[in-house]
Amino acid sequence: MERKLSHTALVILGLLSSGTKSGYDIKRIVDRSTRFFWSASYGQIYPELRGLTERGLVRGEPGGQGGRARTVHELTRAGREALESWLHADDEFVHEIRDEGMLKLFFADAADPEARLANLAAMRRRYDALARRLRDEIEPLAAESPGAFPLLTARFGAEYYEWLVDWCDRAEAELRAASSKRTRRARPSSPTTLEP
Amino acid sequence: MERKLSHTALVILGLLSSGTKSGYDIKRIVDRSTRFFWSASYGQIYPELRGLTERGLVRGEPGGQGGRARTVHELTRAGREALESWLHADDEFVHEIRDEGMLKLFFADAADPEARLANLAAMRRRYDALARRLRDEIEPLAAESPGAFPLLTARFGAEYYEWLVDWCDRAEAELRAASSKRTRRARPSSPTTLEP
DNA sequence: ACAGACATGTAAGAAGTTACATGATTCA
DNA sequence: TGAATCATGTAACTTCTTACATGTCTGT
Repeated sequence: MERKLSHTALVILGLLSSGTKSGYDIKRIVDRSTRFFWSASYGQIYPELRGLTERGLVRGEPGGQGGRARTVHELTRAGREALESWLHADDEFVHEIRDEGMLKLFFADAADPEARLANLAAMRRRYDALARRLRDEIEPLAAESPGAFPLLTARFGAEYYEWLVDWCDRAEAELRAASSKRTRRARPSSPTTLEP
Repeated sequence: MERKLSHTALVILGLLSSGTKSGYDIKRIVDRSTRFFWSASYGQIYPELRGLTERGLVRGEPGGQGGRARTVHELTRAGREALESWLHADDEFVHEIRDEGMLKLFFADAADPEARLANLAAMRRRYDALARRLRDEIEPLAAESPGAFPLLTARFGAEYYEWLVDWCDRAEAELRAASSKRTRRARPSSPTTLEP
């Protein structure tokens, strides 16, 4: 192990640990699974696959059915060892979130009230779409895959986005309550006259 | 508005919207607030501040107390407009997560049971530390800042990480239950003899 | 005198996205 | 025949991190 492996490399090793795959396969699987906590593009996958091959962690052979050009990759012994070494290390690990909606919400004091609600609604839509996708498409897919952990993480994803949708609902209620309070104060024509 | 602004640029504009700040100030504030859904390093902040100045969205002047070198930046009219235009647009927004712990969990079928639990424990520790930090340090800080939204997002962060901690606990219980079931089956010396 | 916070910045490179180019095969 | 999917790849670019260099001021 000369140099530290990139996370993309680790994703590749991880996916290859359950059978040989092409770069195309890897991209397809990533988009239906790890994407929710680690994504990868072709621009990373293919060069990384080459790098891993040069380092002897992966072996590729022309293969697949039909005359269609295809290179299937499999882990070498060293590759499996590298994967396991990562899996068993307990270094500080990367955890980061980038959420432009949340960022807008943070600065929402500089925005109009309607824009705040619109942003929150857009966030809710996004999270809800992800929750549905995970529940309806990714979970059944993970349930069929070998091993228990893809399913565990897919279920995590679904619950997670459902929680976020719920948070958006609560935040929206709070925003509406705050703004109606302000409106009531601004318009003395409301039944404030009932007060003693 | 010639070219699209980077998110770092938007963070800077957002922070400057509530008063003039130096690059150092911006970094310090980011690390105590937006960091949890959008981070930035000096290597981005200073060059971006220069770029924004060149584009006329920000104005910097040598300032501050004492002889200490310091450049305070403020929004120009165009800068405020750019910020508001972003805040009011409803383009598709960036939402991504990178969580190495979750990634390890996804591939945990290739790891030892102890490593799985260790990883889950490390995740829990991390989320718990973030939850505490947000509750005890960031929330009080946000409560003092002008405007309601920094506080709203800080409370979100705290609840969010508390939810994650809870998820880790549930996942751990599940893992332990599954492994003890397997252990019981693997060792017929258990009081299986009681069965009819 | 020295540690630690304040303050600004850059250089190198890693990581990642986007858009494009290319071509085979399958199926309607 | 033409659209969709399979399949591989690269070039150019942006973004971001890391590590370093430099110096001031404050408090002990």
